[in-house]
Amino acid sequence: MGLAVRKSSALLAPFTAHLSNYAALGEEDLNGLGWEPADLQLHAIREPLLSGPEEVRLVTSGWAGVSRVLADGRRQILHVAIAGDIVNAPPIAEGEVSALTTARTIDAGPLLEWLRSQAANSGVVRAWTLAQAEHQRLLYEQIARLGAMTAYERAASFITELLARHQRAGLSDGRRMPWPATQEVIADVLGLSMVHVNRVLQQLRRDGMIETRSGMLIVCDPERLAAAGFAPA
Amino acid sequence: MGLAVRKSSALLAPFTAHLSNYAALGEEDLNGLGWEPADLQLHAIREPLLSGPEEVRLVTSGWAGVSRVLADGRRQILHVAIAGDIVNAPPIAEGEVSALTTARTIDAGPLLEWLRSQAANSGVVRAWTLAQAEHQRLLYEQIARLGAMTAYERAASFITELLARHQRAGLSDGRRMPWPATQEVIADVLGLSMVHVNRVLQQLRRDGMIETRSGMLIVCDPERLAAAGFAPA
DNA sequence: CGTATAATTGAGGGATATCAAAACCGGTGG
DNA sequence: CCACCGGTTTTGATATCCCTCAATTATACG
Repeated sequence: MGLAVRKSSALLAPFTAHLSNYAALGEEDLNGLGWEPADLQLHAIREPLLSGPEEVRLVTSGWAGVSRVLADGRRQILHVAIAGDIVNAPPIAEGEVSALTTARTIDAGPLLEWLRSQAANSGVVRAWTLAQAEHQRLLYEQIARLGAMTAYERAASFITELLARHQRAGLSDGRRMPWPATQEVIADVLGLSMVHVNRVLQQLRRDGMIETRSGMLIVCDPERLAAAGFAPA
Repeated sequence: MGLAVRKSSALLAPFTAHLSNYAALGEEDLNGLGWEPADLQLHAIREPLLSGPEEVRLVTSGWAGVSRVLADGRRQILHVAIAGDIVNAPPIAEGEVSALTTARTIDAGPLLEWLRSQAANSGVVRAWTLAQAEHQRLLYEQIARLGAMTAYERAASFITELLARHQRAGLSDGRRMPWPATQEVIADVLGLSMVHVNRVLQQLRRDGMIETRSGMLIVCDPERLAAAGFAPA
């Protein structure tokens, strides 16, 4: 059992780390989460993540995305899910959930089941509720980005947000984070063309804001990047 | 009591009509809603709608808006609330809830209180849950509009959405609806300049899609407008 | 009527898209 | 070890959608 538990913890670590930002998780909470991850899957890029409308999955590595594809092929990525995030079928017609990079997921059904069985005032449940509110905040933020910001500001804002999220999930020290996506994905997130994303990222590099190396992105000056992306203090 | 009840019903009608789209409301549900509207307020345009973070209000006429205002004054309206919608403080920094037109609201605290006291499997509660999901769908849709559509498509999409929402609230026959907003408001919703909104609306009129007269908007050909805005069938 | 607000029009510029090609890069087989 | 290969990044040139600025007309309201 020792090995199994250790493996399970590793897969769940981003999820529990994320939740622990919103409320203190009690001893019993953490024990409850020592559940055996089921149905570990490896998804190729662009592969649909969910096979049924009821399925829920927890991302353990890579990026998953909720997107809307218009009739003529234009794709808008509505939300990016990173390790520790749970994805489900969005309530939107013509919406789809797919792997934005090669990604790993596990079945989150039992996890949600267990969450629903917990007392409403327990630490995990309060944390989960706040995490939901945070998810809604991300959607609002995405609207503000696309509607009111320039390309440069959108990129700065998005990178700042992802950095904070990775840090909350215990996957960043506040300066470095995994960066598995192609510029085409970033383009579909930010509502820009691939070519323009390339130019904007170059500009951010020239401005000494970021560096990218071997699947990682380094934010040289988090403060300045946040300011460029209108991140509230 | 007769008068009071009649008055209350009128104010609550859009709300109950909206909910009844998602689940059949039982006899007891409707009785429960026969509650006396409190604290009816008239808001001038641009006036903040909420005085505290805990306040929740039900819009009974006009438009309310959740917006994010950037440091340099740019405003993005994240969500438009019409009659029958409940608004609360968004979980977003630098977010604000204000009247987009002159608007009337009542205190929705007692209403939500009452909702929470109802059985989880009752009609109203199921309807309310689905209404929440629908709200999230609207946010997704707004992201797709701003990120992937042209100005013309954004306008078509937004008008189509508002028409459907007014119809669900019992405030439209499927072709006509209240249209209280200035073009500046539309601009801040669609992420466009006021001037360009004007030109796009003119184009929609020239194309025989819409007409605007005395505070009402008439959609001449709902099908064609929906298609222009990529509304799923 | 006169005044303020909103809608409309025109001219010109800028941000971003599109198109096309070239350089790069990690893997794979000869 | 090298040549190739598909996918990704980068670059250049041109087009276009939409913005900004500024002025004019329409509309509502006292």
